[in-house]
Amino acid sequence: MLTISQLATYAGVTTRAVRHYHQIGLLPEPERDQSGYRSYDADAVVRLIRIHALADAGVPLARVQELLDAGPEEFADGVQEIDKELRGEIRRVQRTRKRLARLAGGQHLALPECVVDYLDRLRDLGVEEQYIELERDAWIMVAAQVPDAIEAVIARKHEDLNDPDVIKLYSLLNGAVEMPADDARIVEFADIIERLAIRAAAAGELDATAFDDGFAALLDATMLNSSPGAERLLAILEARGWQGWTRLHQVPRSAG
Amino acid sequence: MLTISQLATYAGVTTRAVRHYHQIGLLPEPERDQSGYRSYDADAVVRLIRIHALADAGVPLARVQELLDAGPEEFADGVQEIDKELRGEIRRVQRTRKRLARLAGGQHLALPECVVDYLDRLRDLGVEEQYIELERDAWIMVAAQVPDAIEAVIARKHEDLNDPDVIKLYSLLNGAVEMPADDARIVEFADIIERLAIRAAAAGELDATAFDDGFAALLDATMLNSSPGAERLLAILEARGWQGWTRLHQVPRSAG
DNA sequence: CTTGACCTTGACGTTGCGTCAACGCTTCAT
DNA sequence: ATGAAGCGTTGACGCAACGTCAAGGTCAAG
Repeated sequence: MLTISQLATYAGVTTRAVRHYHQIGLLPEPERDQSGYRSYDADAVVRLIRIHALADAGVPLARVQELLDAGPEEFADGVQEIDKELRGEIRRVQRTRKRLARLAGGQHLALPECVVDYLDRLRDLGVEEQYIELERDAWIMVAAQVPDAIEAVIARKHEDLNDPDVIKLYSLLNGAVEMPADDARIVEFADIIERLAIRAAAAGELDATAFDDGFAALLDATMLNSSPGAERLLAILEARGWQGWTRLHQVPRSAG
Repeated sequence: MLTISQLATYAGVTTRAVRHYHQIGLLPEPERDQSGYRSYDADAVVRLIRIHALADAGVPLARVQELLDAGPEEFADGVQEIDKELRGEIRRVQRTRKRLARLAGGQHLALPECVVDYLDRLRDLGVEEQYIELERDAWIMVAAQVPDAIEAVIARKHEDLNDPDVIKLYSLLNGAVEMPADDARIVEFADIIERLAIRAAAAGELDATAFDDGFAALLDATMLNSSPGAERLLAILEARGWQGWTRLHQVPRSAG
């Protein structure tokens, strides 16, 4: 007859695990010897090894209970199901690994590849790092918000970069983050942005991305906080009949 | 400014998770508005999305803390390490899947393939199911005890089955489990076993498998409990100068 | 003014044990 | 015989990462 620690080592588990299995009724309590010690036989070893095999596979103990006490068919079914879950688990971990791989190089945490590429293109255009970090943070939020649409959105952005006005805008951007509200260049920004917006409106490209209102407001607020000059820029645009930022649009001019 | 549930939905987590991250200091507590509500900005969204990305990869929150607050190199190193762990995890799950696959068909839980094959061979020899179950349970214990040696042990067993005496022994085995202690066939068993043991001793094959003493005793006890006739069989062998079962060996005959 | 949907803190539940604590039994060397 | 290991016993708290009430305060709408 075996003591609890002998039983445990033969089955490759700890004594604490054995007592836990007793507590939850997974392994029946054995007889005690005259001094109150639990006394096990080979059957207990076999059952414990079986429990360990299933638990080791990640099967919840409650389910181990069911499986071991069930008939062969239910057992086979249950094992099938567990196998399906394990396949899903592997796929999940592999997806995670891909995300981690993209992120291992730099600080591109939580950013899809296409966004990283886009930011690299901005960098190549000579845009300063400070501004790129702002864009990056915004894209992190956008990617989290509409993960399925992010590729399309970025593709549009790449197209936008074919426009000379856009290129010019970005080329003027150096120093923009620290730009004070009275900097003369802000009017220049407003001019370019207005031209772009008018062309976009003409092409009917205004509501391509369907963010919910709150999220658009969040992006707007982020832009506002990003630079001392931002508020001024928006004010200028508003004076010219524009509203918003993430969804920049013309306000119907009311009489008065 | 965002409420906690807006923050949470933008980052794809629950409000409970956000508060938990506050508790453990992973996400700084934001300002409160006049009514005591937490009020978040876009930075919180970005940090929370990052936290979620890592936590979702299975990174412990304590480690998420370190990573996010560390420099780019430590960050990259940490991510590398996590990736290594994930690779290990995938391998582990795949091994588990194989074990489960073997086990899905029947009740071969916790048995290596070779043992299953060996038991099938016994079945083919006409050995009754009742005895095979006894063997199976014993092999479960042996496989758990010496997982690396099990293949070799089974190989030896397969060789043993080339011996006509062994074949004969197994062919006589039907009904053996229920055999009463006074059954005449038990003497026959003892005869065959003794012949086999003598030949094995002559070939110097006695201590091929190195079980520890307690484990051998466990197997002996299991055999003893398996059948009413078992005790008689061992008694006969003992009377002829043999001892043990799992490690059957001759006792040096002392004078007297 | 009520209703419902938010927010707050506090605290217990979950899973599978690890890890003391405080005590009894056995055994071995002294 | 005695004391110190080294087993065993029960009981209870700890961990990770939140889920899920509970008991209230707040806010927007009808």
